[in-house]
Amino acid sequence: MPSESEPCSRINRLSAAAFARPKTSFINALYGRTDIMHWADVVAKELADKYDQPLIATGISPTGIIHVGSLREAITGESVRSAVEGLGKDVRLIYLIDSFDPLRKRYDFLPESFEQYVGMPISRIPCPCGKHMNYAHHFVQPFLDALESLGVKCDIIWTHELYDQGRFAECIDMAMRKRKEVIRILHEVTGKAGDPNYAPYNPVCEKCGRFTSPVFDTYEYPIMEYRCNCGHCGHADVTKGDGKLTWRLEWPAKWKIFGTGAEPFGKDHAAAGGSYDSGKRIVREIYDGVEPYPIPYEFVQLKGVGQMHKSLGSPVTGLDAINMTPPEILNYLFLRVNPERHIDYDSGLGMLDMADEYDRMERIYFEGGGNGTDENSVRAYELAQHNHVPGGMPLQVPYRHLVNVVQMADDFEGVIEILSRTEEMSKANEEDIGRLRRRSECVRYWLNGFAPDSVKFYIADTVPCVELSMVEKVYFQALIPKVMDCNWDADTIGGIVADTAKESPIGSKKGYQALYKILIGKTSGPRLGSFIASMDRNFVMNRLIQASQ
RNA sequence: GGGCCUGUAGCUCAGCUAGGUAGAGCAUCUGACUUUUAAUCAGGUGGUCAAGGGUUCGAAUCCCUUCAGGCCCGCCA
Repeated sequence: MPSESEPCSRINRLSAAAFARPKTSFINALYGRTDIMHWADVVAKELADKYDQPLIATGISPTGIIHVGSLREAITGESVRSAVEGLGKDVRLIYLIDSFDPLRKRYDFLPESFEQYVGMPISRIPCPCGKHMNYAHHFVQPFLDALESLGVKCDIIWTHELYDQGRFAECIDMAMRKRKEVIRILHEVTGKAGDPNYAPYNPVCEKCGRFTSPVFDTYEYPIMEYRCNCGHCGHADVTKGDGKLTWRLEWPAKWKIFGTGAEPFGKDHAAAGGSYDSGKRIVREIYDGVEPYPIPYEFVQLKGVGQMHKSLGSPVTGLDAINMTPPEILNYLFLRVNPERHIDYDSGLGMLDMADEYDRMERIYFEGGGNGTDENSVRAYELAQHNHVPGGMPLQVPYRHLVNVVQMADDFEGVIEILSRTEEMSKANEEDIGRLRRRSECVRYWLNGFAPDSVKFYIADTVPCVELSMVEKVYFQALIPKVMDCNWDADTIGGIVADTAKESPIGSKKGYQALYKILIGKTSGPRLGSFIASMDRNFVMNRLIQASQ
């Protein structure tokens, strides 16, 4: 067994005494399987065995802009929630918004006037845009929207309200009374010199509104005196929102208050001597509670940033990721690998691979045919639906194909129209259309900012600069009279193009390439019949005439 | 300085708990498909499992060392 100081080892080797993992053979026997379970099921099993009404906690500190990793945390929590739900348990996922955290500094994206708010709780700082209740609300709202679209089913809890309601009062009191012990624990866990003036609780100055330090000796529940740097002396009531616990003390206090059974958190907290280690001792020795099953996860890195953004020097933000990744695929992206594995979020061609893989898992789920190595991924697909797997095989439009179609159409109606030419769209139900619409929006966002040029095309105004052989010109000449007065529809054009190429010396394959060359300057492109049919006949005629000279 | 995670095919990753002939998908190549072309199907190529040592009849898997990448160590996930 690893030692207690390795909370970030593989989750299935976690050493927390209360969570000794059952033998896999036992789990497999239980499920009648011989393979290895998905990690979310492993955690779910632990929780279901230990709690009647398991509670999973997760959260965010919305002091600044959201990043992709925050989504990983939420999705990790939700996947465990739905896995526990699948075991028939009454399970709850709470989402704690750390709205009472102080603003640590004036970030670059904030106007200079926000300098005055540094050190104040973000629930009491005005909204930068004026449309939200406060600073915290402003930054967390897009994220809450994302949770909604990702299908994360959680109860939103604002930390500043918990303080207002006095929910932390008991823990604050215990932390203050056992302050010396707290300092000793922090010293032992972090290995750093104990600070005798360490304050587990910081009151908010009623005059300047900033967090400050308390006067220890005069503390008598529930009143704490403080002397603020601004010169003001006052009293804080720990049963009201007059101050907050420091992070190392606040986290375990939340475990105690909610009886948290499991919680995903970034590996920063999981480091030896980090806040999970100290929290584990504080919740037991100070608050008389129990620590949750830890689900440490690795960070998400960004990769393959599109050229357009790279040249502008702007990175992929969490909102970009939400906007360019269909929600079900983003869920899947985080569930297909173990939490301790870092993920390269690929905003380039990897996006297409991921979408294709998701669709493939969907087919295996409904139609079978997968092999052993797919099993974990199929379960990830299932979990990505949060227990709402479609009743039957949904309509699938290959993602790469959609990338072409979106570029040919002006809007979503156009996408449907183009797809209808080759796909029986009438059998699509409301959910199919909804998903298709969402995917089309994502594709468009992706094309606009992140897609590599190789997948983009546009119809050149004039003949592109390409070498044209005699054979190709002969082919164009043969096409001109046929295209001049034929029916202008995809099938007819497709037939003409194919037949003419076959009859001409150029042959089928080269014929297609020649046409793509003069239309979009590449040797491949969208399915040619419908592609040409979507253009104006005179335009096509002129192009052929010019190119054949 | 201390610690964690990762390293398996060109790419993304399974496989490691319980040692037993190296696996998928994508990409690539080949061949089919007489409405054919970025939407189908079949097959093939491709790995010194980061490197070295140890334990073992047998190691991608367990142990040790090294290298590389990422990250944490009183609040960025």
